[in-house]
Amino acid sequence: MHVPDPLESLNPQQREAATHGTGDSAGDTRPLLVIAGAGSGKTNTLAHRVANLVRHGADPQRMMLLTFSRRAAQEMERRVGAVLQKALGLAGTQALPNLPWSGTFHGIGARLLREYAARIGLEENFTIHDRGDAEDLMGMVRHEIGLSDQKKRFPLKGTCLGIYSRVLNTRDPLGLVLQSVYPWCTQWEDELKKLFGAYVEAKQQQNVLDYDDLLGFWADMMAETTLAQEIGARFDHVLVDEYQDTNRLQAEILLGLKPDGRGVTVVVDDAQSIYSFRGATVRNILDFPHRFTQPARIVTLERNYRSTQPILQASNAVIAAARERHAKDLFTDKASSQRAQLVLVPDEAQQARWVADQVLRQREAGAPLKSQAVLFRASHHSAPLELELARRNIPFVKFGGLKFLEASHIKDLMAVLRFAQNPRGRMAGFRVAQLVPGVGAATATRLLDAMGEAGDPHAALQSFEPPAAAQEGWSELASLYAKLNDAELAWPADMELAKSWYLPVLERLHDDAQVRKLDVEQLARLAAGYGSRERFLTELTLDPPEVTSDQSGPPLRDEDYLILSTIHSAKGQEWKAVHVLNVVDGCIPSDMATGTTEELEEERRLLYVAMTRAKEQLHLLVPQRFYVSQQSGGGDRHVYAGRSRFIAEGMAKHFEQVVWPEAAAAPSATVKPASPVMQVRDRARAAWR
DNA sequence: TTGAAGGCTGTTTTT
DNA sequence: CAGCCTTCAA
Repeated sequence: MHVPDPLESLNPQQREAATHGTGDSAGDTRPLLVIAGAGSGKTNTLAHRVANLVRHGADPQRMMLLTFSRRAAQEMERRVGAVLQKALGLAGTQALPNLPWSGTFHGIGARLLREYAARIGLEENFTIHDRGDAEDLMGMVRHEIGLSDQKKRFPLKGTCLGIYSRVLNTRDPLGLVLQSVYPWCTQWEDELKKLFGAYVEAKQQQNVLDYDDLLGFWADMMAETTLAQEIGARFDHVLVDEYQDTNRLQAEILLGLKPDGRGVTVVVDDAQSIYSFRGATVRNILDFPHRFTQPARIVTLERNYRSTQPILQASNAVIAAARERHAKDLFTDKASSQRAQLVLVPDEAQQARWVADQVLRQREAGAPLKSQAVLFRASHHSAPLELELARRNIPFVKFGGLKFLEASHIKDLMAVLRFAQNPRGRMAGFRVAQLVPGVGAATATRLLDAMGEAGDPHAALQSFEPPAAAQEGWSELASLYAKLNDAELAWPADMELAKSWYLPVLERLHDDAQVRKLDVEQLARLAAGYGSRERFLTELTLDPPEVTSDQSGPPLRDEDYLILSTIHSAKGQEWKAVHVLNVVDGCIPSDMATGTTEELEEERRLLYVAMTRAKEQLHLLVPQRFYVSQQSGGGDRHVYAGRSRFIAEGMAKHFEQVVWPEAAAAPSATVKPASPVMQVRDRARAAWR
């Protein structure tokens, strides 16, 4: 059978990257650095590289594909699958060779740590704290060592965790981190050191790992030569997408896996580096060419396949003002007469109306809702738009922002299962115990202490004596755990047990139990898709369902819906039409991030990422007034916002200026605005809604 | 000791 | 405006 050569669809540079080390360049074992601009087909090139390696005999079981974010990992897996299918000439029904070692650094780290647990002094049944659990534990330790009642206010638990995490991920000393990122906390250095020591102690006693441990312990493991060699030898190829988002720890892991750089491929776009707040560092890119025992081969992809010429020019203009970057001149031959639009609207409410109008208009013109997206800097920026969309019955799905797993009822149910998995995990136990009526913090602590001291924590739970008032509820909980600990129990029966115990609790605790119940059912359905309780807990913590389900529930698969996304979550995606909300100083750049030049530069790249998501139409919205929240009685105090500083005066030629509504175009003291001051009819209608 | 009620603070992006 | 802490009644 003739199999079409999939490489034919690639341009010369892409083909160079895809075939490095095979065919003509067989024997070239240098690591490969692909510098790729936005929309230059980098994930596609990576996918072709994987397919090409497989065609040349590489074993997919011995390939590691890593990315920073979950969404990028999924996208990569999907694309690799599609290319492989074509490349290997498989029919649609034939199973693809799967890539078991493809995922995020954190996900793969968790797997390796569990596998090697016994050899590095971990217990194999460890559970993983998500951000919320980690913060709560930090808060608890903070309280226990008496830092919560200082005369001067001590940093909040979230801030403490942020500092701790940054120290770990950057490997910078605490003092330096405080000085450069948390200057208002420098006076607490000694206390923080003590706190972090106690926090680490608590994690170990409880047999839990947090996100940072997944990277940190993995990096430690790779620093141990014997283990590093053993693990490195299991993989012939290690490919990393979005390398610009990796931090120091991740670079160490990569170096430990493949010290000579043989089989290493990384793909980067420094102009899209937007995670330095998490410790991502450009040093990784700068150092890469000479980090390994042999220098890297560098391939640059500059041809853009995504956007039209005018959109690309506008984006290039924005990033050209950046302080320092690998100069890349992106070019395209997709001509268009339509420039990017800069849309001036009076305020956020009008912005929402304009976007909704525009979205519907483009749908009429043949662009399905799914091919359009609305992007914004911070999750809450979309609130007025969400209202407007709901009002007009326009279905949408929102990415980023509040997660399914952060809802308290979901946390409760997860805690029930996590406590069964790891009875020494106090955060889970503390939460579960207090769900029993009559049990509060004091009783819960007494329980956990008893379990901690006992040789058999489970027996201690069964024999625990609760206060008289809690007796009845307690025996139900105890019998639940007796069942959950039955070795015969086969997942997902655990979930059914937990759910039937929890539903009455939900009724008692929440007025809106009906809505929350839907989420609980949803979680229970999800459970069936995982092989075991451990896998379910691990993977859900590392890979939470990203979409926030509205009360109406997630839209059906075949239904059309608009995409709402934070810019961070939009990375790697593309849409025909893109609307960027609040392109205003204070939003982009966020007023939280104007402190240092580095922060400001990152905000600029963020806007660049947003703009380069657009294929054909790009609209940047600039609301001029922001109403000050927290005023009573519908006051109208407001502030005027200026267009984002990243769209400088000289860039005007790249944009078509639109002022809406038109009547407001020439605000003048003598001319009364033609737009109505209020809509009495809206009010009249609203009164009955 | 629990659990409800009232006051104060801080407010981004992701694993 | 939500989440956290303190206060207070039962």
